[in-house]
Amino acid sequence: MTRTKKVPPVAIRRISLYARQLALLDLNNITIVSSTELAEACNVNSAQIRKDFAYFGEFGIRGTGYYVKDLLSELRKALGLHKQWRLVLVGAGHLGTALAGYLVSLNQGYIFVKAFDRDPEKIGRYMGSIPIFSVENLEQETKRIKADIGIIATNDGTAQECANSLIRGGVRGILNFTPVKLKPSDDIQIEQVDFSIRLDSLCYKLS
Amino acid sequence: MTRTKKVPPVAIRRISLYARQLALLDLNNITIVSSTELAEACNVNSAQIRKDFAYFGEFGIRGTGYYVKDLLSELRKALGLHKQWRLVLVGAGHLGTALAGYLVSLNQGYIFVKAFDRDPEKIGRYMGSIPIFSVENLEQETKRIKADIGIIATNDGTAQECANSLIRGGVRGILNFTPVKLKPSDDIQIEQVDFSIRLDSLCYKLS
DNA sequence: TAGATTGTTAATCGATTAACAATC
DNA sequence: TAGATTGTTAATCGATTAACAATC
Repeated sequence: MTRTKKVPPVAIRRISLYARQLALLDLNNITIVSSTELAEACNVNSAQIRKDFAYFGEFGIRGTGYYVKDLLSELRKALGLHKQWRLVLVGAGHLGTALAGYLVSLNQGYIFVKAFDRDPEKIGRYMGSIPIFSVENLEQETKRIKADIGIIATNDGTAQECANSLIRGGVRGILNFTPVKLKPSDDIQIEQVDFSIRLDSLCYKLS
Repeated sequence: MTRTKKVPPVAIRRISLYARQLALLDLNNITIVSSTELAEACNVNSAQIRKDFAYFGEFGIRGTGYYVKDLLSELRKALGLHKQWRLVLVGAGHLGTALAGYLVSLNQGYIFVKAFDRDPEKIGRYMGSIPIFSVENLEQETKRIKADIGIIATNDGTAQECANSLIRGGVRGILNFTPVKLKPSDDIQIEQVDFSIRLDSLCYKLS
């Protein structure tokens, strides 16, 4: 993937959204879609869609539109989803269970290799097919299984310690579902998902 | 709250972030903070913080900074969090349980009044102190308890139907945790929280 | 007063979108 | 060719931030 211009983060998020809509269209055996139709489905401007695509190449046919399957495959490649990503889950509670279930069900390149928890009751058990280990072994196990990404879904305020272990264990990215703001670290990409901010925003709009 | 200029949605999200950091400072008995210090803690530019505040008023003391308690209270008022918000939860699975637990623990103005599920096993039970009802009664119960906001955390693809019931039941806002894109509706505010987009973004950055 | 930090302006930077030539 | 839709440009719009007067 050669990228000439820098792609804005918001464009990346939209491309992920387009990809999911395309997967839906494909499921319904729709073979061709125009930027206008896709824009409608995604609630965005059609010019924006075409511009977002243009960061990565020319995928359409003038006068016709886009082949759904081809476009989906190109966008997934653009996002790096053509590879398999090895994930570890830190925190095997309700949130972690929900996340793992959902992300695996997407059937994208995501595989959860191991889960970690501090609760002795859970250690040694499985969540679905994912074995649960002690969070004390997070660093060494992360290293051993060569995990790419760590997902933090703990609720005990230890997110920063978990992140440190993950980073020492060699992950290159962290998806953090706790409200703890992680210290930025060189060469480690961190994404923060924050529920309460979204609920607060909603309240603001209703006020 | 008189607002002269339109406040950009990104500013609102940051203000929610500031509020949470301030709550943390307050917990640590820190009474005064400067925009530079808060900026450091939130990973944003200090001028941006001051500009964000300016949408709502003048909360600081030149030469000194901001009183943590006062500022927090002002920001919470700006967001509309000084009122109590009555929430209903649709989907009492792992995700719903995690969300409800977390949002209640924040101890902001959020109260979960009722939860709904389609699973007969769950109906009639409680999640913590929140009673679980049949999703068939979603509309009427929402109406009866005068819920302000519905949180959708189902995983059976019925998000749009749930949203319809919520809207007919009189909620004014919906926080949607499913990947289903809800049809926009007049006078109803919808916020979409999308996990997989964030994970996809992370993969892109690692590629 | 001297030092510090706010509130605000103006400049910069970046993202969105209308419009249209290119082309299937 | 006629009709349609892409890819791209240029204009618009909005958000970020440096700089500094105001002021505690």
